[in-house]
Amino acid sequence: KLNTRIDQNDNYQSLTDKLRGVGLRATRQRLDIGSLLFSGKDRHVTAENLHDEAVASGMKISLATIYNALNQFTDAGLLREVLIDPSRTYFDTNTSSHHHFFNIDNGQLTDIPNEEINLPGLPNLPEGQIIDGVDILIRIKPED
Amino acid sequence: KLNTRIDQNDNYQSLTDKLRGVGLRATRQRLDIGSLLFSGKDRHVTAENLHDEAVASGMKISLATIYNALNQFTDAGLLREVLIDPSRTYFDTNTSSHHHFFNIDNGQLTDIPNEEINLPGLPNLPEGQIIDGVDILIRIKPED
DNA sequence: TTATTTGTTTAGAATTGTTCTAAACTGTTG
DNA sequence: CAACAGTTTAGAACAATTCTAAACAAATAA
Repeated sequence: KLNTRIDQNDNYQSLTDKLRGVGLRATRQRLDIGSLLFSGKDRHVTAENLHDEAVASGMKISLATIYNALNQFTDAGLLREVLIDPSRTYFDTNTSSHHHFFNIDNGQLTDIPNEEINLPGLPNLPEGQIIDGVDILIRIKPED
Repeated sequence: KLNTRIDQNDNYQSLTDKLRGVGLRATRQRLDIGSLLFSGKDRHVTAENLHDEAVASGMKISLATIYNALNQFTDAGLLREVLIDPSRTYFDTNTSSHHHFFNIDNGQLTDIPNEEINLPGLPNLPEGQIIDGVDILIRIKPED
């Protein structure tokens, strides 16, 4: 148990830097959440499912804090919001420009590798407006 | 007043057919809502703002009925849901394949004329999956 | 027609996802 | 290590949406 604690502190060093880098204090809760989110593979999470996962890993953290952290991380550019389902907010650890497949059959959300999609020819924008971002969501389902 | 009533009944004839055509009874409430939605120009509405508009036009209809109708119309293919804002559901009277500009500055949602966007080269789909639909949302904002 | 059936509307309660509040707590800085 | 400012939390509050079940209206049968 003591070992785990020490190892975890080690692992948290780079996270601490990451948080400080965006002007957030490296609190235990943010480090815990960060360890779930930023440990290599890209992830798509909701507040609820991240909280369940945290609790399941024995972390002591409230749902309100998860919401706070996800919003702060998003504001800081560490996460990005993805529009899929009007009833839930999804966050994506992959903040680079890319798009998604959403499997309407099982709710699975996956990245479309950037080189797999030819960005569409941009339409003429309304007068005086510029692009803030482009979201492409391809809804897929099982064949037949 | 009587004239208005008669005129309205006239106008509602094609709506009645439209509703019957998709297996829905042509109730007064559905006709009223339909008259706001399907009177020519394409529209983007939320339940709340459509209800306000109905009430402002003197229609007697509950918010629950607006929700029911919007969902039934959507299931029937008379409307289509648009993903813009995780906190609200938008419905679009233009059910043909097309995409949107969303002005993040003022919340304005507008169609991108279909011929204005070159559909992207489709990425390779996951094994055994087919496309259900493609949603492209271009977020725009005022220059500088 | 009228009577019967079945679908619809509604107010209000309930549910769900998310944000707020204010008190306790903890990083950080001097 | 004191003091401040930022953070966490439980629980209340909120907003969008759905549910419930009773009253009602459209379709259908007679």
